[in-house]
Amino acid sequence: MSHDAQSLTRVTLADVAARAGVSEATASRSLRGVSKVSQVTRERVLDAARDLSYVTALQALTEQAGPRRTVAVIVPFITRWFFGTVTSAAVDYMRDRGYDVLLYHLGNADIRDHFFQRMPLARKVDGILSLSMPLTEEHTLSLRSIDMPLVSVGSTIPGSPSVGIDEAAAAKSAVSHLLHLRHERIALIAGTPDDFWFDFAPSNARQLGYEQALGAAGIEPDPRLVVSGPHGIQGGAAAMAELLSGPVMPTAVFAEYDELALGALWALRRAGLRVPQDMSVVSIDDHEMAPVLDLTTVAQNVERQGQAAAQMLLQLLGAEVGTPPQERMVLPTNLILRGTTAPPS
Amino acid sequence: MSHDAQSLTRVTLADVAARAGVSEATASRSLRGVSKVSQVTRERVLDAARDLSYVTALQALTEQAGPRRTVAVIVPFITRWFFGTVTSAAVDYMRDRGYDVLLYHLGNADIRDHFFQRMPLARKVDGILSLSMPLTEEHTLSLRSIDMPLVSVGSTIPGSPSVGIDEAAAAKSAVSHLLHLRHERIALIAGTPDDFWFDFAPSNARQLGYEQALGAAGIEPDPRLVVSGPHGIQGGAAAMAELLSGPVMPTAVFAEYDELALGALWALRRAGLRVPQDMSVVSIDDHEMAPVLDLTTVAQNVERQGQAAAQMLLQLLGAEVGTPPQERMVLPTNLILRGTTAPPS
DNA sequence: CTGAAAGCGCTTACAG
DNA sequence: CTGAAAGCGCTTACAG
Repeated sequence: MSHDAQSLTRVTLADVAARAGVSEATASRSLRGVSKVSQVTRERVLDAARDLSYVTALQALTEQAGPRRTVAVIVPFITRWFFGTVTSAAVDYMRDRGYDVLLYHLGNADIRDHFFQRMPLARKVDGILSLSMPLTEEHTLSLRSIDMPLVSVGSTIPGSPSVGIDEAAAAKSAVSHLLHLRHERIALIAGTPDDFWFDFAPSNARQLGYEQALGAAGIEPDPRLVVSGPHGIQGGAAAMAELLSGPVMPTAVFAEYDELALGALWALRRAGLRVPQDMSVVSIDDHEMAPVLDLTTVAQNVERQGQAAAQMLLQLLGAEVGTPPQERMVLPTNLILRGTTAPPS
Repeated sequence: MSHDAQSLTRVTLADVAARAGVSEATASRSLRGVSKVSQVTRERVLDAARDLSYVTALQALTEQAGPRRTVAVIVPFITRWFFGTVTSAAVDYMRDRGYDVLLYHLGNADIRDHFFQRMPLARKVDGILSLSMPLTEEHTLSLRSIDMPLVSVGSTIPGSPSVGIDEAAAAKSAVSHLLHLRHERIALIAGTPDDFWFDFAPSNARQLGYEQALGAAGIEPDPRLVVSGPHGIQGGAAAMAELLSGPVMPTAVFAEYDELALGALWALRRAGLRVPQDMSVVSIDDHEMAPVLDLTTVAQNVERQGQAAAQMLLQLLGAEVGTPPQERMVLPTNLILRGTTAPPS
């Protein structure tokens, strides 16, 4: 097709002028809108330019020039402890090495869909840091299609390096602790998969770890002991309340992450139950409030994850020496024994 | 001076070539570094270009073009509740209106000094949102000198609109509540002015409100009842511990903000004191954890402050209809009575 | 309002 | 390795 030959070379002002049937001078004036051009002529030129998808040489060069030392950080929230901490660490790492950060705060599924459909990152950034984003298949494809250096925390994106913990192992170590204390009716409090967290990989892995730990101890997971609530402290409280009014009373609870556990502790106190005498509680994170409420938890180093991801991205960009891992960098976790767990009474 | 006449017109490639004593072609090749030029010639050209501070036409136009719908958000932390919440709200507001956000996370005095000395915002953003930044005189001057639309939350920058609460009044309402309950020995827990919070205006205003409320009730502020700890939950705990081992035992405590109060509650529990029977606690914020720990507090709407500031900035940029206030927009606060306050026993 | 022509600030074969 | 010259993709007085 003749259009193809044309599209190989750049579309120039002369092309637009020819198509509109005017001189280059008039075309230039119409496009720039500076001096007087008749309304009809201008529109003919504008139409021609649109048809040929004309961009000025300057625009082309500007776009080609691209960003100078800027990366995109995409993150679903910054107000939850894990997300704020990992974002803060990654952003500081970038800043200290002279990189600017464009923050994309993509809190729900609609916003994410819209973002990944448009992918407005093309010429704005040198690379992308995805911080614990719940990504659908389509989102991942869209991310990979722009073919830009990419590193993620939490979720894994095929072909890109990532950092995280072994989610299933962390969950297992929390539940094993309860099993060692001789608990048998161990409940799971999860965050409800919703608009925000649809199919969030770490969540699934932690639930799997819970089931595996029980299975290894010869305990059949009881679906009546698995509840979920909206994410956050209030959600943890709601889930705990559901357990307390349920058909089977557990002696211990494993919450998917600390904020759910904090909510559970709240609900237990309101119900007049003592922790750990009447109920043990354990989770994952080591949130800032965990020592305050004396919560036993599996600690992860979130700052370290943010820094490692930022470093890996700078390595991909050639701004820092070293080669990032091909696949996943797994950081250790460790169980911190505090006052919310004890043998069942 | 002859240099002046020269600096009025743009410096062109021909100027650089002339100064280096080579042809335009050679000058072009040296600057672009594409084809072969002798080492000495290239350096002569590079020197000439530097002397004349030559920028290519493209660079000039690119810089002139400036940012497209991008604002800078500067904030000291995002991991503390107030800051994360206000940042999140402002960033979402901007995103929903098609604006990108460059996040500058400036956590300590050195980093801030460095940032404001360089002020790397010139051609990158259309406007600046300063979210509860502790700013020195120099920082403020630097911000104003680049003459860019600017809105702040918390602190006030002369000549720019700002949003916030009446800090002194909020503190007064918290302390008055304790006075109404007939407390007389009311302690103040403040955050220590440090590297991070040197001369932080809201902090000063809250302490003033505390003194004014006591004064209005005819109570002389007792310096032995005023303590401070590092910012955050741990700091609040340390300050409470200091009070408990001090020369005068208070019957109630006003903490400058909720995270300090949460720490104080922690310290009280560890000391075996009951709240509110042995000690009342009140503060300002209505942090997510406040209902969980049943903390009486003066609530402020932080999301609203972030949104209002973002809206005002877009109005200054002409991207949204309406005229921002000349000076400060003051949002209301309200005392939320919960379980940490009661009459002294 | 419009075009022919000169000009601008580069870049790039071509020739040496 | 370098320069003279042609060329590129515009923009802008000038003339009508």
